[in-house]
Amino acid sequence: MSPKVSDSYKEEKRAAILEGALHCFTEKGYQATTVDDIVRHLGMSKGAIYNYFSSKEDMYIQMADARMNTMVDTLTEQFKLVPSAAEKLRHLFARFHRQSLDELRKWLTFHMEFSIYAGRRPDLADFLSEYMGKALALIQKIMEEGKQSGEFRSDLDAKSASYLFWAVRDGLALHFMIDGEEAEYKSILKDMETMVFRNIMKQ
Amino acid sequence: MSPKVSDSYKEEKRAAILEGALHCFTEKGYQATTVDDIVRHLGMSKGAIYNYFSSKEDMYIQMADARMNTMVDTLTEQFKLVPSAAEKLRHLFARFHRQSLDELRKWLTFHMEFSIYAGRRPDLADFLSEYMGKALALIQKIMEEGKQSGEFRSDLDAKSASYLFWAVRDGLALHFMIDGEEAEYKSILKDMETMVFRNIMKQ
Amino acid sequence: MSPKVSDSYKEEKRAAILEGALHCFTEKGYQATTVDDIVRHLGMSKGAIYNYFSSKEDMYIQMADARMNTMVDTLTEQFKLVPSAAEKLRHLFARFHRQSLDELRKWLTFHMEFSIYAGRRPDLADFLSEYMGKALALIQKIMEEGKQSGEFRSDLDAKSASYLFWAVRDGLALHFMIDGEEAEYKSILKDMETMVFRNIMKQ
Amino acid sequence: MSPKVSDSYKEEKRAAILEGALHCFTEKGYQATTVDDIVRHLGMSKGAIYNYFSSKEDMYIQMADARMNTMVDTLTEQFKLVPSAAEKLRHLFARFHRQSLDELRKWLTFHMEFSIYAGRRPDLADFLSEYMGKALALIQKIMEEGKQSGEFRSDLDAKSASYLFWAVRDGLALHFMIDGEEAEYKSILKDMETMVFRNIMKQ
DNA sequence: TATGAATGAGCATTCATTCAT
DNA sequence: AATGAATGAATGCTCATTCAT
Repeated sequence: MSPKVSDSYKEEKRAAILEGALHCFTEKGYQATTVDDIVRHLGMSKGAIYNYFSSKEDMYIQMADARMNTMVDTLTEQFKLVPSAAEKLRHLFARFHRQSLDELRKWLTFHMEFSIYAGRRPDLADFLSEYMGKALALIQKIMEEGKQSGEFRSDLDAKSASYLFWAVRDGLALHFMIDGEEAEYKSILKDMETMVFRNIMKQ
Repeated sequence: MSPKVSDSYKEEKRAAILEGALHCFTEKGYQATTVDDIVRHLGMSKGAIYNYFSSKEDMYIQMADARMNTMVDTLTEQFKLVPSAAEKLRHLFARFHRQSLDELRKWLTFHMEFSIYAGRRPDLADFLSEYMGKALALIQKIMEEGKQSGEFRSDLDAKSASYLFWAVRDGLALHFMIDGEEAEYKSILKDMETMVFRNIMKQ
Repeated sequence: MSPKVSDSYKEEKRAAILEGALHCFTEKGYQATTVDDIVRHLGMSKGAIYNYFSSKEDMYIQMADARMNTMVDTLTEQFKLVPSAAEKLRHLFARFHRQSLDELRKWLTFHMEFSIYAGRRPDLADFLSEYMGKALALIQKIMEEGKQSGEFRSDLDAKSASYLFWAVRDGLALHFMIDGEEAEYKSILKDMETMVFRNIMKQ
Repeated sequence: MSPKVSDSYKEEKRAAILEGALHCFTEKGYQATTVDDIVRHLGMSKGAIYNYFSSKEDMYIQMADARMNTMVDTLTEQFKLVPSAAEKLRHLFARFHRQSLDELRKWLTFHMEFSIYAGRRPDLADFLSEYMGKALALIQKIMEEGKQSGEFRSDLDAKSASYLFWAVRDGLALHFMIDGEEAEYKSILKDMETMVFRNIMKQ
């Protein structure tokens, strides 16, 4: 298997490596994961990885980039199909509800670890800021849409509300990161939804 | 032959080491900090550290333990002096306001990194859970106090509200971890306070 | 089924590879040059090279062999056209003069590096000795010719003089290998010529 | 063996490491020598070396620096004791005669390899140039002294003659680097001395 | 108790060579 | 004959921990 391999083959391999690396990074953390761990998990040779990525860090960054963009893009796409602002937020909460605590933990652990890592490297910080800005803008737009349509309070500060929206969601995940049961998490998530809507809806 | 003096000396030294290590861990992260970094920062010999701590990890854990307990104990102490439940929460928000974004970032970075680290070690996870339980209980008690005194909604779920309280606070910090300006942070913190109170107060 | 065409094609390709490899070896040195460097420089695939050479070392040796033999053969050829011994030496010095310092540096660097390399491998050492013997014999023959014709001192030790001839030439190049200007080099080359002739001519 | 070790101990250790490394570099060449080779030869742990040198290259450079300076300094010192210019040169040739071909080969191999290496790194090239300049100046001074005292030809170009002096010496070593017998080498060295003096002495 | 040189397993990365296509 | 992805041993360097002094 080797000469003039198709682009799609390479793309699949790239994706497979990222997936394997993600598994390891999630399990042990970025720094504690050795390239050997990844290679062993993938059942592939060490050198092969370097045909696709220039370094362990490169894998990490590209992985973070892909995950973040996918998330924002998916939401953006889905929101197009939902008419009202309130519905969009409900849709988002529904999504949160469908995601298992386990999945959430993995996502958040990865995301937090990467944030800490990026926070210490000015170049990566920019890239992370950009992503967070996008996620914020996504909600902010909904908030403004809701104000205009009269669904939300007219004196709502859209930006602030967006921050609070993500804050409350990520903060909740943070508190369930170590332990806590699925049922309890889901229950509080429901209350969180109530609180958020109480905060933005008219009256 | 002067155990008391010697003991206090040891205790001071221990604290000094922890402080120096905290500085380094905050700056570069736990894994990226070498014992040499700490030693260089402290102007002390490498071997000396091992007279006070059994390993780098030991320093990390004891440091986390001390920081967390101090935080909970301080709040517990302060709350004793504040009469009403709502006042207690206001007091807490005032504290948040006084803390600079920079300090908050350092604290959160350390805390998050430790949480991730501990989350991967069952033994440490217990210890972290215990701390988070204490922090939660601290607020939960206030929530219940407020319900009893009639300050807060009678149908408030105290536990859930406590989770949301911390979630919203930590989540906000999380979103300002990488960048964002002090003024904006403080403004959103104010809105957060409004949202929280809107959620728990009668009507 | 057209062996002749195919053979010449192969020969050309072989030569092209050697030329590309020479460029890289000269630029970065043998050990520091990777097969990828060569391949990149040539715009050819890695596997292809191994159809013409069995290893990186094989390329190196064949290259050295070719260069050295070419040099000796060329000189041998040219000397046939020059009648007297002294003229032959003058001809050689003229050649040295025409060669730019830059070219000389490249040649010497390659040659020296190969000598060091070969010096550590008994099998290659033999091959290198043989070449050096040929270069020496070339001059030695001239020296003897000059003695017989009466151009040179009759008590001249032909072999010793040949050694000195090459020594002085290579040594000079060695000293200009790192830096030094073309003009100065050429001037000293002139003095070198004077010294050499002063040493071998009658009186 | 470890705490507050004396400076002289450290210096000895440093020297021992350099000596061991020199042995390996001479045997196998700089690039082909692995840190493990050095460590094995020294019977010491790998990490220890990095307490004294920051990298394999650092060892190489410091070694070259020390060797070159020692050589120049020693000669400078010795020349002070010799009255006339011609005597100084004779002294130098006597030194050459005393040095065995084997020693010379080792020295030259090391020196040439380092020159090639340094020639490709602008920063090192400066350092090498400086050394070669010193060696040149050493002889140049003698040449001028000899002209002034009337020992040498008054129309001698001191600088050029110095270049030729070293050229002829290093070139000769170069030609005996691979093979050749001690006796022959010594004989040609004698002829070289004759040639050099014939070139610089009056008449 | 303090010191800091020594240890050596461990790590990310490189690279000559192979071989399926 | 050509391709280039795959291989995996090898390499320079790091670093938590130890221990003789």
